[in-house]
This record gives sequence, C-alpha cells and structure tokens, in this order.
Amino acid sequence: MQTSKPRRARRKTREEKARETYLRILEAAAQVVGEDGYADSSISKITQLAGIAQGTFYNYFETRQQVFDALLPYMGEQMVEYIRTAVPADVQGAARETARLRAFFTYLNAHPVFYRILYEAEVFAPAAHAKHFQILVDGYRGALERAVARGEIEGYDAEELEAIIYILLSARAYLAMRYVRRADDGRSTVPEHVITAYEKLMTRGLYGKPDHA
Amino acid sequence: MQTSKPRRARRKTREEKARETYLRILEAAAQVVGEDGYADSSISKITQLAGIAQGTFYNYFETRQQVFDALLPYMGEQMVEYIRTAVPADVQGAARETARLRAFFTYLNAHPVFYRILYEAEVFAPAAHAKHFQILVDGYRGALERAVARGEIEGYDAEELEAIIYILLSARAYLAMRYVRRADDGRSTVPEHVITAYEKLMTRGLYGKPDHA
Amino acid sequence: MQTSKPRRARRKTREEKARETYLRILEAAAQVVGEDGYADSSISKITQLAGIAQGTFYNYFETRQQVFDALLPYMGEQMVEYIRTAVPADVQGAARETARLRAFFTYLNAHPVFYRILYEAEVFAPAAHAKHFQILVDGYRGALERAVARGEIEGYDAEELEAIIYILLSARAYLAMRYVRRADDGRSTVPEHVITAYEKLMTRGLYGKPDHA
Amino acid sequence: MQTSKPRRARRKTREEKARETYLRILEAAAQVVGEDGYADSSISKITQLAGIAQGTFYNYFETRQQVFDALLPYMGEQMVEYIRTAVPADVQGAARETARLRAFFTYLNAHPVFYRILYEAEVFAPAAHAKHFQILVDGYRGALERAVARGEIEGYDAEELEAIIYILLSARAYLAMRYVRRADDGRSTVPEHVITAYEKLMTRGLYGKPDHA
DNA sequence: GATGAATGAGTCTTCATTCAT
DNA sequence: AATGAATGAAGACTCATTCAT
Repeated sequence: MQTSKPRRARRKTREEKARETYLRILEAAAQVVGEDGYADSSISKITQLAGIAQGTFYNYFETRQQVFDALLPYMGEQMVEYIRTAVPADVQGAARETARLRAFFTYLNAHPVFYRILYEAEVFAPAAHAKHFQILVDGYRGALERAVARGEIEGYDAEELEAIIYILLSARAYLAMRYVRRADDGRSTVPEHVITAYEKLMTRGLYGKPDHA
Repeated sequence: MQTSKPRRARRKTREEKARETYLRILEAAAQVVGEDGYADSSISKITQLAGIAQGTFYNYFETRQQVFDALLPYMGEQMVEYIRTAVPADVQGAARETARLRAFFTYLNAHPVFYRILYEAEVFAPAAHAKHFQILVDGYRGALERAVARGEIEGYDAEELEAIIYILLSARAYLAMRYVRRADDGRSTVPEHVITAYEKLMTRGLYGKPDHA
Repeated sequence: MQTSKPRRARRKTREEKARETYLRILEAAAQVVGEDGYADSSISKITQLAGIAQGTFYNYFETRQQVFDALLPYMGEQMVEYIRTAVPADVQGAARETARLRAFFTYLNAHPVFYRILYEAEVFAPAAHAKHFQILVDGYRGALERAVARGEIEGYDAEELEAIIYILLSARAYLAMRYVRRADDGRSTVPEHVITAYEKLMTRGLYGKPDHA
Repeated sequence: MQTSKPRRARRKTREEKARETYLRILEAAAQVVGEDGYADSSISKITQLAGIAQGTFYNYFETRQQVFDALLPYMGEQMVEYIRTAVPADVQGAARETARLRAFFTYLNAHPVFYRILYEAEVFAPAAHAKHFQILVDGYRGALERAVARGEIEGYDAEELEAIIYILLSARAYLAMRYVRRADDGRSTVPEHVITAYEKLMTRGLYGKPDHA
C-alpha cells in the first residue's frame, strides 16, 4: 500500500483509516456477539466498544443485520485457515479426522468468541450460516473424495458421503458444545476419550457387525 | 361449553379451568415460537392466539422466559414418547439406531412446530435445552449399555460412549436441518441414502481400516 | 352511556376512560401540529402535552401518520358545523357567500390551531386533505345547485360550477393566509374591504364587460 | 469539457466553476424536491444527484434551509418570465386573465417539478414563499391598475384590488391542484370548462344580480 | 382469576452539519 | 475549493411487565 513517491509519507491514507474503522467495528461486533449473543448485541454496545459514534456505524453497514451477516464469513475464514495449517499434510485417514477435530477444539479455545457467533448464526444470520456451512461441506467433500481415491474409504456413494459430512460437522459442533470449556490457560480441555471415541467411530463404526449378519 | 351427558356435577373445577388455560397458553406459545421463532414471539401474539388477555398470561407464568423454558420439556416429552413407541422392541443393534433416526424424522415432519422450538432453544432457552438434552442422553445411555451387555457394542468404555451419544444426537439434529423438509402429505422426505449412510457409519465406521494398520 | 341500574355509579367506565384518553391525544396533537406544524410534531411532544406515556400513544394509534390523518376529519367537522350554524338560513345569494366567508374567518380566529392543520394537510396528510376537500366540495355543490334552481345563478353548467367551487374554496384559503391574523381579543381582523371585494366579484365579476363585447 | 473554438483563454475561471457548481446544486435540489418533496430531500440525495461530495454543499449554502429558500426564487423567476412572454401584449381585459391562466397551466405541465416546489414552499420555505407571492402580487397590481386606467375595471378601490389579486392567485393554485395532470405529451390537460368558468367569473361574476337588488 | 390500558426503557435508524485532509 | 468520514441528537416504534378495575 506504500506509494513509492514520498520516501517517508507516514500519515495514514483516508482509505486506510476507513478500512481500519471497518475492522474495528467488525472486531467489536464479534466481541459483543460472542459474549452477549446476537439478540443482545445492540448497535450501541458495538459502537461503544469500537470507540466510535453510533452514526459512524451506518457509514460502514446499512443495517445491524448486515454486520451480523458479515461476522461469520469474517471469522469462519480464519477458522478454516487455522485448521488447514494446523493439520499436517501427511496425516491421512481417520487420523486426519481426529487431527481436524483437535484443531477445531483448539481454535475454539483460542477464540472463545467464535462459538456463539457460529452457533447462533443459524438463527440470526441464516444466510451467512448457510454459506459458511456450504464452504465447510465443499472442503470436506474434496477431502473425502481424495480418501476414496486413495482407497481409504470404501462402500459409500457420493450422496451417502454428503450425509456423512453432515454427521462429521454435527459431531464437531455438539462435542464442542458439550466439552469445550474456556480454560484460563487457553489450552483445550476436551478430554482425550472424546477424541478416541470419535476415532473409533470413524474406523470401526459403532456396532461390531452389521446387524443383519 | 356444557356437555349434555352428565346431568349434574357440571361446572368445571376452578382448578380444571386453570389447568386448561395453562395448557392453552403453552400450546399457543408452541405454535407461535414454531412459526416465528423465540425472538419474535411476543406475549401479545401468544395471548391473542390463546384467546386470553395479556394480563392473564402473568397469572400463569412470571416472565416470558418462563414459558420459553416450559416449552421444550412439554413438547420434548411427546417426542421421546413417540420415538419409544414407534421403534419396535425387538429391533436391535444398528437397525435400532436407524429406526430411531427414522422415527425422529417422522415426528419432525408431523410436528413442524417442534423444529424451531428445539433448535432455537439452545439460544433462547438454554436451561431447558440442557435439560432436554440430558434426558435424551440418559435415555441413550441405558440403551447403549444394554447393547454393550448384549455384546453388540465392544471396545468403548463408559466415557467414550457418552461422547458417542453426543455424536448420535448431533447427527440427528444436523441431518434433520439438512434433509427434513415439510412435505404436504406429512410423510418424511428424508432420502433413503441418508439412512443408509448413517447405518453404515454405525456398523463399519467410515475408514476401512485403522490407519495405523 | 349511563347504566340504569346503579342510581349513582359515578366512577368512569374503562371504556369511558379510553375514549377520554383518545380524545386527549387528539386534542394534544391538534395543539402541537397547530403550533409547530406536522413536521415538528413528535410523538414525544404530543404525549407529553396529553400527559401520557409515549407507549400509551400506540394503544390508540398505530403510527404517527395515523393521528395526522385523524386530525383534519376531527377538526374539519367542527368547522363545517360552525359555518352551517353561523350562517342564517334566510340569507341568500351572494350575501350568503360573504356570510360564509366571514364565518370561516371567525372560526379560524377562534381556532388558530386549525389553520396549519388544514393547510399543511395537503402535504402531510394528503388522504385526509382530499377527503376533507371532497366534503366541502359536495356541500358547496348542493348549495350552488339550489341557487341555480332559485335562479340566482345563471349561465354556468355543472362542470363549470365545480371549477367555481374550487375557486371559492381557494379564495377562502388564500384570503385567510393573507389577512387572518390572530387577534388577542379573538375577533376577526379581516378588513372589511376584503369582504366587499369578494362580494363584488361574486356579483358583478371583475371586468365590467365581456371582452368580446 | 474543453470547447474547441477559442484557441486560448481556455480554463474556466475559478469563479465560473463556482457558479457552475452552485447552479448544479440548485438544479439537483429542484429535481429532488420536485420529486420527493422538501421533507424527504436530504443533502445526501441532492449532492449525489449534483455529483459532488456532501461537504461541498456547505461551501455554497450554509444550511439545508438555505437551498430550500433559494429554490422558489430561482424557479419562480423562470415561471413569471414564461407567462410574460406567453401572453401576447395586445390581449386585454378578461381575455388576458384567461391567457395567463392557460400559460400557468402550460408551464406547470412543462415543469412538473415546479408544482411541489411551489406548493410545499408555504410550509417548508415560508420566507421564500412570501417573497415569491409578493412578486406575483406586485406584478398583478401593475396590470390591474393599468386595466383600471383603461376603464376595463370599475368600482374597485386599491385595497379591494389587492384582495382580488389574492383571489386570482389562489384560483390558479387550486385549479392547478385539481386539474393539472401530467400528460406525457406535455400538453395541458386542463379541461376547457375550467377556463370558461374562470372567464365567466371574471366578466359577469357568479351571482346574476347584486343580491340587494 | 381475568382484563386490558398504561408504562417507559430500550432499539434501530436517519441526517444535517462539522472538520481534518 | 473539494472531499467524505465522523458525529450525535432526535425520532418512531416495540414490548415485557404492572396494576387498578
């Protein structure tokens, strides 16, 4: 963003400042929604936390709903990115699944605010939620198809795999709901048996043998 | 409102009438929340639908939140009961799981109102949601423990089973979110491959072999 | 509204009180609009003057616009009635016209609030204004038709008479705009020559002879 | 924007550009007010239409009210000028009146924007409205005095003539309100009987004989 | 116990105006 | 002189809750 002319023209551009304000609003909104939930996130609270006037908000978003809709995409991307980098490329199969699960929990712990933003979005920002979900599903689909190609997964057709993806995502969410608790040290407190249970389900299924056997 | 049969002992007890009003409120609330969501369920809408005055509401509930909290227990019981009776006693193993899943979808289809009441409860009636969840978990625990006793399930300890329960419940919820659509004929429109995917996961797991193999 | 039973049941009915509140709001609105104009008539001002809470307003009107729309009908009726009774039945012809004009001015003087309510209505309560206008036009039409029947008016067909009515009403309005000034003693300060000018126009027209003569 | 003709002396004067911007604002304001009315004419709308920044506005006008006040004088002058040139110099007497009326209607049709600017001005730009009115009255006074001098008008003293002027102007306004409708071809759609009614009133008055006869 | 009018705190949103760049 | 971001006062409206009848 540096213009090449003035060797040390330091003052921020108007545009830069605007971008900054935009982000300040977004961050403030994330904070407030994360703590109080969408329903109790008034413009007043958000702008106050952002350190701007109420009116300023409306220079950046047309309605309150609009920030709500922007919130999940903004944070969701971070999360997806985090998981991607946190899971080593060479981990494969079910181990990859559990690694992803662990990474998800870790992210949640590190960003306690994200939980409500994500889970209340289904109610308060359904469009954003649907889109976020679609991104996750699409990402997963690719991963599972590669696993199929590698022969790690057998006996599921494409449609069934989609259903499976929904189950995997749901598991994530509910396990988080149940087990992730904010720890002051920021370390995941999800007990190890949750991970092993998940991994076992992935590898051997729940019921030893098909019941028609 | 007088029934013609019993010559006397006619008038309803004060208590009976009170009970009736209480239920009318509850039903109205269920209807309204089911259609508009908790956030848009004003006392005014509820009392109007119940055919009572706004003030009357406060003779039965202390706050709006209180009806919200009463809603899920009230309807959840019905659902649990429905599933119990819908699944034949002699179906066992993974087949039992899928039967339960089917029953759940069927119930949702038959009671479209229940969906929002249940899923928004996590946000708007967290206490009720937690309690409802606990009931489901407890019910499941018994069932799974019996399966373990019968030798249908092996290799999961008690803690792991709890995690599995969470996964099963989550799967239900998300699959419903994705696939249950209100059909006019009231029949479940959840595609069959969803059921089979679920069942396969239950029986063989997702990944063919433990990846450390 | 007196019930016949209780000889001296004095307390006001709920309904009576509601009616009273409704009228208090209407009167307050009339006062405020008359003084500050529609644009500056906030709900806050109105309710404050009416001595009620802001919320109470919305028990009687759904929107601010709704009071605005109710205002002119409410006051317009009074005005029409006043003019009717103020003009003796036996005054006929142009004299009747001038008597009506005088009565109008007198009413305006006595109800200074009415002026803005009426004239800003075209902008702020167009529906009400149109209706009010129609009532005036209809009233006038009857009167003029009777004058035609009596032979006092000749040479105007029905359509022309309607145009004339518009002119008469407009004259009223503009002359009021120009000449009616609030006098502390409440007496019309419209100078006599205004009346005579009007009367002359009614009787001999402005230009001595048709210009094609 | 460079015109090709004059080889040099090219750049617009600073003053010229300023004048240009000033007029652009005025035109934009006229457009906006004409379409949305004064009340809904925000600075934002006006500057947007004018193609300038909001802040720029305040280099040319101190307040919003100030443009509003400038609007009617700006456009009123055009109208007066139009009527003056549209009415042939040799038309006299009542025929001149009707010619002026026709011209007014034509102007209104050709400048649909003018209608609201003019009629809402009484409410939103009273000062401007009063001044505009005064100009019209003064113009009329001269005309009528000349008619008196020519003997076309008799029996009205100066004060009465002023009242008459108000009536004439009011008639214009209300007849326009009632009858002028925007026609796509831009031709006045005011029905002919309106003109004849007006002319009859001017020449013979409404009531055949003075009622004291 | 039922009623429904009254309350008033709280919300989102608009917009004229200011001012640093 | 132009810009456009920032401001904050003001306004309409909603709704859970109270309380006199």
